[in-house]
Amino acid sequence: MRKPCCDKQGINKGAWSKQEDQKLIDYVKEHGEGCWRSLPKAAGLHRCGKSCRLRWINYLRPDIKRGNFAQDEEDLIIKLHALLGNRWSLIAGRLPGRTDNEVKNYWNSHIRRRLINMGIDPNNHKLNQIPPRPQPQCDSVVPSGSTDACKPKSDNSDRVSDSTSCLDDETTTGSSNVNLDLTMAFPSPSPTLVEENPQSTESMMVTSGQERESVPTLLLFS
DNA sequence: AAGTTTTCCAACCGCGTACGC
DNA sequence: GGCGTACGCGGTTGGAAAACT
Repeated sequence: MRKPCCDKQGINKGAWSKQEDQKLIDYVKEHGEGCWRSLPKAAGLHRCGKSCRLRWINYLRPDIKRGNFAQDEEDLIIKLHALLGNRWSLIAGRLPGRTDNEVKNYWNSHIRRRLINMGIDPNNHKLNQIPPRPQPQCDSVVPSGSTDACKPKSDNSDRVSDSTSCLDDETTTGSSNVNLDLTMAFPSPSPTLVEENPQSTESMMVTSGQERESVPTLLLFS
């Protein structure tokens, strides 16, 4: 049996207070990220290191982008999910300012349901043979953040070919700064393989110039 | 207005893996 | 190579807020 990451005695759980947040921010600003195990004691926090790490990564980090997902971010999530599956950290790595937790939550609460309503299996991104119960008022793509607004749409007959129908739509807007180019390249000589092994490709470069920690080698041709 | 249900998201839990000894 | 520890990840849960009846 694995030892718990921290003893449960005297350890706070649940929502973080403003004071706790500030302590964590101050500590990380001064000492940088890392050493999560020893951080709580050093920072004067009654939390386990794991909890501190999560709070920092998912909420307190200064570069976190909060708020609704843009349409092209959502498109990108769908495409990446089709490629990578539930590897949220990898997907989030392609969405600047988004965390894996946020992407995962957004997938589960918005995108997944919408795909199902569109008759697309969210697991394999293929059209189901027999679409689920028709919900004609809600299956259209609505802007992010308004998922629950089932506004009637005048003509939504071609639900599969709209912008979120993932794999079919390779030509995306590019109107924002989200990089939708999924082509990844090696820093040197022309790669030709397509593989998916994050462990072995730790230092791969991404064509966008973004430096992301661990990205599987993906070569996609649109 | 009050009670109930649903939605959403922050946080927790447990497992796999990297790393140091 | 084996073992223990710490970190990172994905799945799941709990509760607040919003929507509905």
